[in-house]
Amino acid sequence: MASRYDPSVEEQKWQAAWARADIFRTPAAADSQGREKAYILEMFPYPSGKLHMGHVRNYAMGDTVARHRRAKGQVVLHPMGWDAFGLPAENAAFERGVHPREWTYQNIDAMRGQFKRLGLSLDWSREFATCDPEYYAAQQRIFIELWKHDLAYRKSSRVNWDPVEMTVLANEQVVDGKGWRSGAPVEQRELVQWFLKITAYADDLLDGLKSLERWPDKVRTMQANWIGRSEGALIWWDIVEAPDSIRQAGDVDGPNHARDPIEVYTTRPDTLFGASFIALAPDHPLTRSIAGHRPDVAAFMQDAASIGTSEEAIEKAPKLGVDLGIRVRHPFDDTITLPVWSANFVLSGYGTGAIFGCPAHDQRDLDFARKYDLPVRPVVLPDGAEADNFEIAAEAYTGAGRIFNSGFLDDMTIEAAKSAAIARLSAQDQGEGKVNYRLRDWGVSRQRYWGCPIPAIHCPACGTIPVPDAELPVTLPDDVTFDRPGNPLEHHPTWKYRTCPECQGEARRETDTLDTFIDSSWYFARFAGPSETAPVDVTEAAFWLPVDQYVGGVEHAVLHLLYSRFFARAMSDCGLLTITGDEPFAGLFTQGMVTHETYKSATGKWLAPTDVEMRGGVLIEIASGAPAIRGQIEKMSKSKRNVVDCDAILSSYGADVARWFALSDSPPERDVEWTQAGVDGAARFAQRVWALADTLAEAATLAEAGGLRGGGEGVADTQHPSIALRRTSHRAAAAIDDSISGFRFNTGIATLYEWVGALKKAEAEAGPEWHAARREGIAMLVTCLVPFMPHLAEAAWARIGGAGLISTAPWPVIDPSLVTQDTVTLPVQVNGKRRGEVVVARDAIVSDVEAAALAEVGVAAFIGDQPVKKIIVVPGRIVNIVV
RNA sequence: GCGGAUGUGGCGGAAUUGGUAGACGCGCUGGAUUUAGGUUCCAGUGCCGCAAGGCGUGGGGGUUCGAGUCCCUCCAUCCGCACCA
Repeated sequence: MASRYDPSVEEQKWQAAWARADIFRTPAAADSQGREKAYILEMFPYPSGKLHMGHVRNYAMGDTVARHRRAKGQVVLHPMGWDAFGLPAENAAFERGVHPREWTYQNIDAMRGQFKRLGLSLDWSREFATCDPEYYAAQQRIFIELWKHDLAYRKSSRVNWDPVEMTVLANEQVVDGKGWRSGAPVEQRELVQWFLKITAYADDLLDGLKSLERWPDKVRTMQANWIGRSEGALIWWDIVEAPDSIRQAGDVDGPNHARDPIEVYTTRPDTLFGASFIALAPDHPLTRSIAGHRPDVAAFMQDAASIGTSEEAIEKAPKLGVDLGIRVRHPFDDTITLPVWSANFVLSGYGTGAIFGCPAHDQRDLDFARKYDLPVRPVVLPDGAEADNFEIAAEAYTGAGRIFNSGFLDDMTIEAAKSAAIARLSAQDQGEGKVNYRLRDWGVSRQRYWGCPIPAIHCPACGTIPVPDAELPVTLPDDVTFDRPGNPLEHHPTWKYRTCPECQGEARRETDTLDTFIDSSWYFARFAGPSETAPVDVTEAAFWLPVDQYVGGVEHAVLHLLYSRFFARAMSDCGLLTITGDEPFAGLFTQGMVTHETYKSATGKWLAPTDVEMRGGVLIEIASGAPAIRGQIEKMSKSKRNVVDCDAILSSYGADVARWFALSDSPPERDVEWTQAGVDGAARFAQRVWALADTLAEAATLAEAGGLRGGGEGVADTQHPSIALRRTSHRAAAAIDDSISGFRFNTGIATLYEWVGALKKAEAEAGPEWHAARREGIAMLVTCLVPFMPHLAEAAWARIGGAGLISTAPWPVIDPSLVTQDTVTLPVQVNGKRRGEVVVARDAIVSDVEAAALAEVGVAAFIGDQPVKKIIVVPGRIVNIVV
C-alpha cells in the first residue's frame, strides 16, 4: 500500500533540519575568494503583518534561483529584512492607540513566521529592519556624509503636499497629480526642505543604463524617460518695452528683476527666426509680478491653476493665454520685437518655465497662434517643397528639411543650424548651449514620526549644522501622541529643544524625518557588508556587490530602482561603498502579479472566492443560494475581495505546492491567475513524486544509497532498451538547469512533469537494468526538484535511502553522451508540408539521407511520378523535397 | 501624442539561430479500479471532413525550398510617460 506525502508533518521536519545544520548561512567573503559568488535578492517587504500570494511568488522565484546557484557550486548570499518605517504604522497608532514601534515589530514577528513556513533558503543571521536604531544610525551617518559632500542641501521650494498624509512627496511619488499612497490630489506649498542632489548624477545614471544588459528594456526606458535629457539652448531675450506696473515690481523679486532678460529654454534654436511670441508659465515670477497690477492676469493665473493635472483635463483644456504687455527684442534681428504672453500650456517645472513660440514648427504654438491671431512664419522647408508656396495650415511641420527665411541660417540642415544659432547666441552673450533634464533633485523631508530622524540642528547663530558624531544616533522619542494630525515630533513638548553644539545657545532639532525610500536605497549594501562601526563594511560588500539577481515588482521602476542607483554612486563618492561598475543591481527581473477571478452578488456586492461555489454548472452565492456573477480577473486586492488566504493554502497544501503553482502556470514576468484547479494539479504532482520515491523505498539500503549521487553505476550498457529512460533523465536535468538559468521556471516545471511521467511509465519494465535506470532517474529528479519543492525533495531523498540533506547536494552530473543521440528522427517535407519521417544516423551523409527520405513510404506515395526538382537536407533538422 | 510590450486550441501557455506548431498543465470525453467519490490509473482531445485530404499561430501583403519566428502594412489589448518647448 502506497503511503501519502503529508506536507504538514514533513515541511516542519525539514525546516528544522536545515536550521540545525545551518546550511543557508552566508560563507565569509574571505573564505570564498576564487569561487563564483551569487548575491540573490528579492525586494524586501514592508511588514504589513500578512503574507500575500504576491510575496509567495516573488520569494519563490528568488529562492529557486538561490538554491539552483548553490547546487551549481556558487557561494550564495540570500538575505532577508524589513522595510519597516512608513505611514501605516502611524495610522495604526492613530486608529488603535498602539505605538508604531510595537505594531511594526509584532508584524515583523508574524511575517517572519510565515516566511519560515515557506522554507526559503535565507540567511536569517543577516536580518535587520530599517527601523532598528543600528540601521538608521548608520543611515544618519550616510546623510551627514552626503551633506558634507554637498549632495544633501536645504532650500525653499514649491513642493508637493499631500493633504491627507500631511506630508511632502517627491515628484516620483506623485501619480496623475495624486499622492501615490493616499490618492489625494496633491497641493503645491512653499517650504524649506532637504534635497538630495540626484541631478548631479543625471548623465551618469543615464549612461549607466546602457551597461544594464540584464535589466528589462521597459525599466531602462522608463528610467531614461524619467531622467529626460534633452539638448538645446538657453536664450536671453532683452525687454525693450514693459508696462509701468512692472517697473514698480521691485517688491516682488528684487530691484532690477523686471528689467532682467527673459530666459527661455529651447531644443530648436534653429527655428529662432520663426519665433512669433514668448510664453511664460502662469506661475512664472514675471507673470505673478504683473498679476499684482492686472486683474485679468490674476484671473488667468487662477484659472490655469484650477485646471486639474489629470490626463483628461490636460487633453481637453484649450490653449489659453494673456498678453502681458511686455515686448522683447529678437537676438538675431534688432528690428523684430515679440510680444510676451502667459500661456496655460507652459509648465513652470520644466526648463525655465518660459518658451519662445514657433507656430510653424510646433503644434501647441500653432494652436495658440491661430487662437490669438499671431504670425506663423515657416523657417524649415521640407525636401522637395518650394519656398514660394510652402504654407502651414492646420498642422505644424516638425520633420526634416532645410532652413529658410532665416538670415544667416538659410540653407543649413536643422542640425547645422542648431549649432550655428548657439554659436552666434554665445558670441553675442545672448544665450548658450544647454543640456536640460526632466529629473529634479529628490525632496526627502517628511513631516512624519515613523522614519529616520534627520540628524541636523538649527541654531539661530550658527545656522543649520550636523549633529556631532558622538551624539549619533538621533533616536526617536517613545512618548509621542497620535491624537491629532501632523508630525508628532513637532508636537512633542521637549524633544526638539536642545543647545547648539557649537555656541551652546538655544537651538532646535530638525523634526522632519527622511523619506522611507532612502531606507531602501542602500539596504542591499548593508546585507552585503554588515558592520558595527560603519554603515557598510566596504571590503565585505565589495566582494558580494553588485546584486547578481534582483527580483521584484515593476512598480519600482523609477522610484526605488533609480534611487538605489543614485545612492550607489553617491555613497561611492563619499567613500562609503565600492561597487565594480557602480551599478547596485547587475541583473533585474520584474515578476508579474498574482491575479484571481472576482465575484459579485446579484446586488453588486463583491464576494470572496470562499463565498461562492458551482452548483449544477451555475455559480451560486453560498450564503443566500442566489446566483452570483463572475467578474474580471484582477490583481488580488482587499477591495475586490479576491484574495486567497496564504495561511489557509499553506495549512492545507503546504509551502511546496504554493511555490510550485506560483511558478508553474505562466512565464514569471507575466501575471499568473490563481486557480483552485491549478493548486490541485500541483498537489497531485507532489503525490506522484512521492509515489515514485515509494517504489524504491522497499529496496533502498544505505549501501545502495552511497551510490545514488554519482549516478550511472550499475546501469545498463548502451544496447539495452532502458538506455532511453537514462537519456530522458539526463536531458531533463540539463533542460531544467537551462530553464532556471534563463528565468523560465514554467518550462522547467513542464520538464519535471514529463520526466515524472516517463519514470512512472518505466515501472512496468522489469529487470536489473531498468531498476538501475529508474533508480538513477529518481535520484536525479529529486535533486532537480530541490529549487522548486525543497521539502518534498528532502523527504523523497530520505525515502529512497539518500544520505545527508539533498539541499546541499550538487546538481546532477550530466553524461553528454546521453544528451545527444546517435540516431535522429528527421521529418520529411514535400513542398514544405510534412509527409513522413525517417530515422537516420546522426552523422549520416547527405546522399544517404536523401535516399532514405525518397524511399519513405508516405513520401514516395505522395510524390508519385512527379519529377523531383530539389532536395534540401538540413543535417539533424529536416528534409524538404521540392517537386 | 511618445515609448515599451503582447496577440498561438475551450483556458494558462510550449516551440535556442527560420526547420515536425500546439510540449506541459487545466478543462472536457470515454474506459478501468473503488461501497462511494471532488481518489487513483489508462486512452483520447486544434478546426473542417465519412474518408482521401484540406485549413490553421490577430488581419492583409512580401522574402524563402520552408515563416509563430524575418520584412512591409493594418487591427486589437495591456503597461509606462505625457502640453517636456
